[in-house]
Amino acid sequence: MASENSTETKREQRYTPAEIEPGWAETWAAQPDLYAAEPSHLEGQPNSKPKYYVLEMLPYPSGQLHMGHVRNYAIGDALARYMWMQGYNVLHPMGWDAFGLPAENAAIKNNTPPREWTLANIAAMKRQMQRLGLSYDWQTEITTCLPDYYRWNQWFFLRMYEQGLAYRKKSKVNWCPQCATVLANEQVINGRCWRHEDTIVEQRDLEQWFLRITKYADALLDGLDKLEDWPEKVRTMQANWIGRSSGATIAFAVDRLAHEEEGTREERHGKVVLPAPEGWSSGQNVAGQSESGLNEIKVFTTRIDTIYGATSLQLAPAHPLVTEFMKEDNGLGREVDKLLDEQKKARESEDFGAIEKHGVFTGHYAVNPFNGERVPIWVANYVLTDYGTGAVMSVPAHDERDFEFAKKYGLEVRVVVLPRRIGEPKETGEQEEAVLPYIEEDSLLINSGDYNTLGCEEAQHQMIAFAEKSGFGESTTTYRLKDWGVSRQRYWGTPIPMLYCEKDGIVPVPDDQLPVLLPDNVDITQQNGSPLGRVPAFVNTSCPKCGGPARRETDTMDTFVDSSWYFYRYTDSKNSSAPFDTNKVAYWFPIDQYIGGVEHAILHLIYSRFWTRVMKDLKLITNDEPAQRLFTQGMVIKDGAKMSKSKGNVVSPDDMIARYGADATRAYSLFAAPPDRDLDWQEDGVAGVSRFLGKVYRLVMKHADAAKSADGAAFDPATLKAPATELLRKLHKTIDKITHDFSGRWHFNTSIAAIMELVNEINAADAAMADGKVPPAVIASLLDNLVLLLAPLAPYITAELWQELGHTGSILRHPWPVYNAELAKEDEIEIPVQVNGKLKAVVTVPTDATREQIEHIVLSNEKVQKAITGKEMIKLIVVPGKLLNILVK
RNA sequence: GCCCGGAUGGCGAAAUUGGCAGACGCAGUGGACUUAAAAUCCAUCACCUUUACAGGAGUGGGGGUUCAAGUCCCCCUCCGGGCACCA
Repeated sequence: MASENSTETKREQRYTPAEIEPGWAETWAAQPDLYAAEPSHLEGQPNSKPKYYVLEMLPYPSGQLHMGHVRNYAIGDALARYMWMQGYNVLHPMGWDAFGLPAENAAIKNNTPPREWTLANIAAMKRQMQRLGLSYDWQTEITTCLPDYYRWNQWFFLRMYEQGLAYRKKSKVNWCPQCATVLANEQVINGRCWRHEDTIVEQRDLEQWFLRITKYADALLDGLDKLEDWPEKVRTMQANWIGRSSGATIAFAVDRLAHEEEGTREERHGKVVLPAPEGWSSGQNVAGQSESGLNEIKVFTTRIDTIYGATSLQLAPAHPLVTEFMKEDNGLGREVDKLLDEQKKARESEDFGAIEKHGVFTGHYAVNPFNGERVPIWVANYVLTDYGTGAVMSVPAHDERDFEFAKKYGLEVRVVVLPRRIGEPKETGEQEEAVLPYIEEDSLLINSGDYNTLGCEEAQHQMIAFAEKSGFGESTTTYRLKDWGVSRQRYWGTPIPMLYCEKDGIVPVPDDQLPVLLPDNVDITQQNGSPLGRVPAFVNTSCPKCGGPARRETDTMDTFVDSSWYFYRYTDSKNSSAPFDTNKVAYWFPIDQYIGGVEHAILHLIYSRFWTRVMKDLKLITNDEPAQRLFTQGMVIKDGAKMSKSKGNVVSPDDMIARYGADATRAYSLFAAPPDRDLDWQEDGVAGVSRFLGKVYRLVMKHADAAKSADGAAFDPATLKAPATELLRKLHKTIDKITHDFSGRWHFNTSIAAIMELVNEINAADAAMADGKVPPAVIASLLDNLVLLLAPLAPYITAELWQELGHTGSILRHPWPVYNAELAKEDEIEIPVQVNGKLKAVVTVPTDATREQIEHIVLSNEKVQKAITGKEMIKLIVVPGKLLNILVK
C-alpha cells in the first residue's frame, strides 16, 4: 500500500509536458482577451500604462513552421511577456503575408485554388503557433490576401498615383522565366532570381507600373543615421543599396569631322590625343549645338578635378550614339556585338567582377570642354548602360579601371594630380608609373590649366561652377537605387486598380469602387502573360470618366507591397473606412522592437521605410520611421548547414514539441546560442533543457506546500541565517542579471544559465528546506520568483507551477520580480592572489575589509607564503574587490 | 577588391569596464537506486607531463602595450555574410 502510494507520488511529480501543455493551450485559446492590448484611447488616463509595440515579421503561410520561425517568435514572445510583467501596455500581433507565387505553383501542381490552399495553410500554422504558446492577440490578425486588407493596397496605390509616385513606363525590366513574371531590382541577386538561385534573370522591354522610391532616396539614406538601434549591418546594406554618389555631368561635343581627314578607323586607332580643331575653345557651349542629342556625349564623373587627364571617352555598348556609329560602320558593329555579348555573359556569371576588359575605338572623337582637346571615343564592356549616363571619361592616371584599360590598348596616361608630399612634380617616369593609378583626393592638381596647384576638392567646386556657368555641365547626384517595379504578371496578388480607356487613356479606379476583387476560378498557367487577362468578366469594364468600354489592368502587385505597411493595420485591423485610424497609429508607433531575419535587410525593410515616408507626406501618420529598434536573429542550422529539404537536415517543430514539449523547444532555441548568432540545432541539447525544466518542476512541486503554508506572509531578513540568506542572495543576483539581460543584450542563453544555477543551488539546500531550516516565507519567495523569472521563457510550465503555488490569475499580469540589493549583498568575497601574474591562491575576505586587512590576510596565506618566501617583494597591486598581484624578484 | 561579422575544450557556449579563461549545458567516464530498464541522484573529466600530489602550455597565427590581454594596438591566416567594373 505504502509503496503504491509512493509510486503514485513519483508519477505525479514527473514532468510530462504532453500532459501539461495542451490543456493550457486550450485554456488560452478560449480567452481571446488574454493577450489583448488596452485601447489607445486610454492613454493619458490615470493609471494608464506606457505602450510597447513588439513585432515579429509576419510569415508567408507555407503550411509549416520551421525552426527559424520558432526561434524568431520565441525571442519576441519572451520580450512581450517580460514587458507585460513590467507593466507595459503591450501590442503583440501576428498575421499572414498571404499573397505570392507558391500558392499558384501549388494550384498548378495539386489543382487546389490558391485561396483554399493559402487559408488551409494559415489555419495549420496558426494551430502550431498556439501550440507553441505564443502570446499573440489574434483579434488583430491580418491576412493580406483577403479583400478587407488588399483593398487598402489599392487605396494606397491610388494615392500614390495622384501624387505622381505611381507611374507607368516602358523599360528594360528583370524577367524570371521560372516565375514567369517581372522582378524588382531588389529581387535580383547576382543576376539570378531571389526564389530561383539557378535561374538567370532576363532583360525584357515591358510597360510596367513603378513606385517612385527614388524620390525618397536622400530621405531614406539620411534617415539611416537616426536609426541608431538598428544593426550596423542592415544600415550599411541599405546605404550601399541606395548608393548615392555626387559628382558632375559634363557634355563632350562629338566631332564627327575628324575621320574624314585621316583614313580608316583601324588606322586612326585612337592612341593619341589630337590637338583641338579650329573653332573649338575651352568652355564652349556644346549643349546649344545639339539637336538630336547625338552631337554630344554626357559623362558622369565624381572626379571632375581629373578632367584634364581624360584621354578618351568610354561608352556603354548599348549607348544610343554607339548604335548610331554602328549604322555607318559594319566592322564596328560586329565588335560592339561582341562587347554586348560579354556584358550579358558577365551579368549571368557568378562573379562578374572577374570579366576581362575589352573595348573598341569608334573612329570618332569628342572635345573636352575644359581644354578643347580631341579625345578618341571608345566603346567598352565595363561601362554600364543603366548607371550615370552610360558614358565615362577615362582618366587612366587616376582611376584603376581606366588605367588597366589604357595599358591594354596603349592609351595615353596623363598625370594631373600629385600627392601633396611630392613637392617636385618632375619625378622620373618609372617612379610615377609605380604609384599609378593615383586615386587619393588629398592632393594637388598639375597639368590642369587655370586649376593647377588647387586641392582636389577645391578644384571640383570651381570646375563644376565653371561648367554650370558655361552651360556644358552641372552638379549631379546619382543613385544605385532604381524605382520599384511593382507589376507582376501573376494571378495571386492584389489587382492594380487601374483602367485603360480608348478615349481617356489610363484611368484610376474611383475609391468608391474599391476593392477591385481578385476573381476566383481563374485558369492559372504560366504561359502567355497575366492569368487575369484570360478572364473577360474581369478585364472588360466601363470607363468611370466617359462610360465607354475600358479594360482593367491585369497585372497584380508585388507581394512586398503587402508587407510594406501591414504593421500599421494591426493597430486598427477591422477598420472598413480607412487603412487605419491616424490616432491609433500615433499612439502605437513607432514599433518599439521589430524582430526578424536579416534576409529582409534590403527588400522589406527598405520598402516599408519608403511606404512610411509616403504615408507621412499624405498626413496619415506622424512618424518618419516604422521601427525604433530592429533586431535580426541568426539562422537555425543543423550539422553546419542551413536546414533544407534537399539536404535532408530539417528538424520539424511539431516533432520537437511532441517529444520534449513546446517549453523545452522554445527554451532550447534561446539557450543554445545568443539570439543574434547562428544556432546549430542539437537534439541532445533540447533533451538537456527538458531535463532542466523537469528539475524545476520537481523542485517546485516538492516544496509547494511549504511555500503555500507561508500564506503570503513576509519574512524578516534580520532574523534569517544560512542557508536562507545565501539562497536569497543567489535569487536576487539572478533577478538582477536577468532583468539586465532583458533590457540590454538579450543574451537569453546566459539568462537561462543563471536560472539553472539558481535551481542547482536551491536543490543543494533541499535537505535544509525539508527540515524546516528555511522559513516557509523564504521558500515561497524563492519558488514564486523562480517561476516568475522563467515565465517569459517557458510559458506552460510556469503557468502550471504558478497555479500549484496557490496563485490565481495569469502570471503575465503579475509584476516582474524586484531586485533587492540588500539581500543580494555579499558578506565575504573571494579574491584571487597572483604572484608575478600567476595565480597562486584564492583568499576569502570580508566585503568591507580595508586594504591593510586584505594585505594581512593574503600575506599570511600559506600558499602565498610558499610562493614568495626568500624573494624580494617589489610591488603589491591591489584591485579592490577584484584581485591582488604580488610582484617579487 | 571594398565593407561588416566571427575564430575560445570532443560539442553548443560564458567571461557586461583589461583582473581566477572555460560559468551553464551537451557528450564522455565511474558509481548509487532498480530483478532490469527508463527516470533520477552523486562523483569525475575537460590539453600535455604525472598513479596521485603538483607543474606546464593554452582563447586562429606572429609581434607590441601593461603588474595583468580572449578583451587594447600593429601585421597575417582562415570561415561566414553583404557589396562589387557604380565612373
